[in-house]
Amino acid sequence: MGNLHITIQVPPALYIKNPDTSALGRKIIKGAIELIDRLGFENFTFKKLGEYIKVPESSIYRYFKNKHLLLFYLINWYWNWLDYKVYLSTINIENPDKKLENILNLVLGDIDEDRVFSHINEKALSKIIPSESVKVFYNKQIEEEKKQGFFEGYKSLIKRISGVILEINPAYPFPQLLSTTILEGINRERYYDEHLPSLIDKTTDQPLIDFYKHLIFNSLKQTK
Amino acid sequence: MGNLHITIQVPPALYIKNPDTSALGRKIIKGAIELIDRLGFENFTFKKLGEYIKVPESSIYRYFKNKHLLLFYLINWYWNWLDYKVYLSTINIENPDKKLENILNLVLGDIDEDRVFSHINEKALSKIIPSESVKVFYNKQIEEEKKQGFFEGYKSLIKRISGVILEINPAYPFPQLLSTTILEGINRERYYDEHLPSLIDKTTDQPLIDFYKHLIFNSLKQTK
DNA sequence: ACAAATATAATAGTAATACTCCTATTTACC
DNA sequence: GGTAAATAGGAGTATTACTATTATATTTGT
Repeated sequence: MGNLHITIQVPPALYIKNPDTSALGRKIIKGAIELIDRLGFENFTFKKLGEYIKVPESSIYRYFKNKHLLLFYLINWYWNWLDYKVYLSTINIENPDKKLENILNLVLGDIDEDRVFSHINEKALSKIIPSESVKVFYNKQIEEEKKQGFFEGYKSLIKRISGVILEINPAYPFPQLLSTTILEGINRERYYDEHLPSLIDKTTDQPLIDFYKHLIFNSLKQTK
Repeated sequence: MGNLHITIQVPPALYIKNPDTSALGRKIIKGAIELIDRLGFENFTFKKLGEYIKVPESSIYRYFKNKHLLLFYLINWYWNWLDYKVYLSTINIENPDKKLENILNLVLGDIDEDRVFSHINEKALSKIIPSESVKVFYNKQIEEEKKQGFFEGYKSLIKRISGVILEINPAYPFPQLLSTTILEGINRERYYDEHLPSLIDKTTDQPLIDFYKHLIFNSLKQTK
C-alpha cells in the first residue's frame, strides 16, 4: 500500500485529547490494549496502566475521561476500521455472492496486522474484541452515547453488510438482523470456542465458518 | 398448578447462605432485581441495595460474596428456570416441529409471572436478562467459575433445545450453534429494539419472531 | 418456658478505585 | 530565547468493596 495517509476517525467526544496526535497518546493506546487483554476490562484501571507504561495516572486522564470511554474509543476504532476493510474487500467486485464471501473471510479469518493505520495494532486489538466489545453496549448511558454518535460506526458497518445481503437477495426481509447475528455471533462463538468449547458443535473441521455459511446461504436462497 | 413444591436449584458456591431460606434473603433478591433494573449492574452496589431495602450492607454480605456472584445467582436461576419451562413446554408432545414452536413462543413471548417458584419474580428478572446476562460470561474468572459448575444450567438449556433441533433434522450439523444463536440473539435484539431500533428491520409486524422462524426453518429444512 | 444457637443490626475500619487539582519541569514552536 | 503547551509528580477526596466486631433479636430444641 506504500505511503497512503489514512486515519480512522472516531467521534471526538470519546476522548479529551486525541491520542493519535502524540507519542504519549499512542503509548497509552498500545498499553491499554495489552493490559485489557491481560487483566480483562473489569480489573483494568488507569493506575495500573500508568504503572505498566511508566506514565503518571493523571497524564492518562488528560486523554480519556474514564476507562469506559477509553474502551469505547478502541471499540469504535475497530468498528470503523472493519467498516473500511469491508468496504475495501467489496469494492470493484461485481458478483454480490463474492462480496459476501470476502466479508465472511474478513470477519471469520485471522486479522493480520496491516500497518497502514498509525497507532493501533489491529491484531492485538482484535484479540480483545470478542470478550470486551459487548461491554460498550449494555449500560445505562447508552442513550447519551447514542446522541453523541458513538454508535454510528457500528451502524455503518451493519448497513454496509446489509447492503450486500440485499444485493444477493433484494426480497430478503431481515438484512440488518442477519448482519448483527453474524457479527455478534462470531464474537460470541470465538469466545465460547476458547472458554465453553463443549457448546461448539465439532461436526466439521471449521464449525464456525461452516455454520455461518450454511445459515446465510439457506436464509438468502430460500426467499428468492 | 395448585400447591406443587418445586424449587429451582443453583450451584451452592454461588451464595454464602441460600437466599430462598429466609425472609431477608428473599428481600435481598427482590430488591437486587429491581435495583439492577433501575441502575444497571455497573452502578449497582451492596450499599445502595442496603439503603433501598433498609438492611445493613453487611447483612447482604452474609448472603453473597460480592455483587458479581449475586448477579450470577440471578442469571443461573433464570437459566435453570427457563430450562425447566422448556422441558415443560415440550413434554408429552409428539411432533418435534411443535416442540420447537413452543420453545420459540417461550423465549420470544412475554414472560408472565408464574408464582410456582418461591422467591423470584420471573417477569422482573426477565427484564434485566437482555442487558445483564452477558456480564457473567465475559470476565477473567470464567475458568474458575466453570469448574464450580456455574455454566451447567446454561449448557443444559442449550442441549435441551439442541435435542429438539436434532429431532426435527438429525442430519443438521450445528444444533448447539443454532441454539445459542437464537437464545443470545433474542436477548441482543430485544435490547437493540429498545436502544438501537434503527438496526431492527421493520419489514414485518413482528420482525424478531419472523426473523428467527425464517432462520430456523431454512436452516433445518435445507439439509434434510 | 428457657437456654443455646443462629441471624440480623449497627457501626467502625481498610485498601483500592476513580477520580480532581495543583505545581514543577520539560518540550515544542515561532 | 521566550512563550505556550504538554507532561511528570504528587496530594487529596468521595466512593466502592469489602472485613470485623459487638450488641440485639429471633429461632429452635428440650
